[in-house]
Amino acid sequence: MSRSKRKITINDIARLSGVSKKTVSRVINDSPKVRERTREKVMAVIEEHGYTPDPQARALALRRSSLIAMVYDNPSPQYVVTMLRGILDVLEGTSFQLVMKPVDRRSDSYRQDVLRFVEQQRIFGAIMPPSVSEDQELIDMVAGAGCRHVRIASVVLDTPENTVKTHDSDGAAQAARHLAELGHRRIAHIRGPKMFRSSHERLRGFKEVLVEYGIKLDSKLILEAGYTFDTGAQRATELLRMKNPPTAIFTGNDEMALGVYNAAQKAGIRIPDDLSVVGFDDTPIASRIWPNLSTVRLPIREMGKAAAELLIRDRQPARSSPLPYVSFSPSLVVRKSTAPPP
Amino acid sequence: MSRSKRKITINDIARLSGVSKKTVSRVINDSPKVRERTREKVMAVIEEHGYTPDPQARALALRRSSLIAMVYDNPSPQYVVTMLRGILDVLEGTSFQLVMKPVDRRSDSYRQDVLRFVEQQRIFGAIMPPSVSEDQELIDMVAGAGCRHVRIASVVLDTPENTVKTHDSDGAAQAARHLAELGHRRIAHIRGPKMFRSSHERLRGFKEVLVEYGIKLDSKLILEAGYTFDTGAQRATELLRMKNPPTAIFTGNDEMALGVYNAAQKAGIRIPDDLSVVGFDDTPIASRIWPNLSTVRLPIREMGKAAAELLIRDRQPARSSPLPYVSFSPSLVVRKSTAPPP
DNA sequence: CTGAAAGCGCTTACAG
DNA sequence: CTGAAAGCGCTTACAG
Repeated sequence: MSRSKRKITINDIARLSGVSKKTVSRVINDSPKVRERTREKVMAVIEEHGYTPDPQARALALRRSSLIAMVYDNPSPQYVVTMLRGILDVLEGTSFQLVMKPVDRRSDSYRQDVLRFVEQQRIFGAIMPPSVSEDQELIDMVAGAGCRHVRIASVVLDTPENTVKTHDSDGAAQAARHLAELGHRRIAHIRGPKMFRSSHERLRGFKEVLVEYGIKLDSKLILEAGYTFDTGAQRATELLRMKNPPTAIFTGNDEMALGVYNAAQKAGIRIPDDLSVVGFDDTPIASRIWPNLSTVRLPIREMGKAAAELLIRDRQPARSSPLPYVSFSPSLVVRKSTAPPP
Repeated sequence: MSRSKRKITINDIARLSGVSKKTVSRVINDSPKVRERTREKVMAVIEEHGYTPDPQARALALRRSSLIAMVYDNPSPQYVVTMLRGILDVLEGTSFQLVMKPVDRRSDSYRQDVLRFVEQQRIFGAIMPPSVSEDQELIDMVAGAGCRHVRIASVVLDTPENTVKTHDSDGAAQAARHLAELGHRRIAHIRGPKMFRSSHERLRGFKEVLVEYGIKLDSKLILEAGYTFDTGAQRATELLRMKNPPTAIFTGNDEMALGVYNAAQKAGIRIPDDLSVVGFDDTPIASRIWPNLSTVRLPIREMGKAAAELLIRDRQPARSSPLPYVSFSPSLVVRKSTAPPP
């Protein structure tokens, strides 16, 4: 069995290629200080025997593992799994592995938990999607422990090498513009909780379009909800009961859009005939529900890839050209939930 | 910063408690061969200093990491994330960490990939949900590499210590019984692909209930689809076009049930008035779509916990009492998609 | 550009 | 029940 046949080590490679293990180590670690001929000779032996350095031994010597953590509190399974795939797309073939660390920001001990986790496992780096990425105190603790990080966020909170930015306001603007183009003038927005930066950004993009189309802002048409199905349904019910109800609703995420569907259903209001709806996220439900939901999509998998690449790339203090910010724009997916106003 | 204050090691604990490091090691590893007084003394020092053994160093010495892998090809994000939570529920507080290994069973190299992953990282154990759990060849390779495993499956494929069993047939029976009790006699079943064991089990439970209620089996009412939305919609369309169409459809999973919704919608057939539908899985969509889908729910999170517990428990060859199989039964969630036949 | 020695923080036979 | 020594497979100053 495989475990009984002794694993090949750096010593074997050193002996076989007639150099010291230190030189093999240098080759493995891409040290510039090794003669080209020597490097080639060692590489040949390494490849011939399919040698890969033992991650545990390296971790012990380097005092840092090859573990990348995804620290998240995002409640959407779709988001989590898609980002995970993106991260793994780039970790594949490297010696890095992905460990999952779901957290609950409402817990008092969560920062301590993460810190202990990062220290004990000597995590190489952490990737944080929203809303964990917005917790400056946590980031400071993690960085203080010598662990790298990359934050995915809708606003710039960090240096370029630690940031993947998403243009949420642009996505919201696309949604609002689509509605305005269809002729809607009374457009409501059910926004997410104020504690999430994304909800501000999406509101901001929405408002910009109103200005763009000369639509007067009616503050009664902007309601806050909790990014959940139930709160979305609640706010929608309120909107639909107004004496002068909106002809279109843009919600801060798909979950709330589904709540709008539910409220409309109960009120006997047809989508899109009587009411247009646009969501945000493009969750799987969007293309399953009837009528199919028009929504805004962020390239989650690509964002995961970008985050992983930033995290594991060489970080030379002597970088000459400053790194630009990596950013992603959402795209509007027009389906069947939008139509001209009645 | 934390990383600069030297981490406390086994040597510190040994010195502080006046014993050798070997004895500390014994205490850490729950060796029986240490005097009670000595153990207490050492434990006190350990707790006082919040010492935890370095996972990397242990891994190197033991030639095995404290990494648990979840190897999966299940396409449902909900399933994956929920099981992940269950696994983490029991890993929390231990030194084990969870690494994710999504695979594609259709790839030729996937078994080799997993094997290399398991060997290189010296994975402690792997948890495999369906359908990966049904791949005997993969399991043999993983076991041959000295890596433990626990399979989650709808049929018994392994010993009790390696198995978490689900009673899929029972869940299907509950669904069919619910329909029969409502008065349905022409009940169709859209089953999943033959290559999945679960699809056989669910079909089996379905058939048992027909016998139980003296309903003659009409083979034209049992169709195979691909566990997907589109194939479900396709089969449903065929069923609804029959001269004597079914009054109820039980599908092998929720995705296909949503396909049925879609087909019914297009055919102008109302759910549940004209057609009752029951799914399987209780995905988030089930309680978002209108009418809310009646479906069968497996306790995924509990299953994940059970799998993790089996995996990390002591495995004494000298076990006296044989371990019983750990198994889980699904429960029917009755919502709004079922009613008496028209 | 290359090597001998020491060290990372644990565990494992082997003695006693 | 307890300890001294060697080893797991790497990397890191330090020399040369």
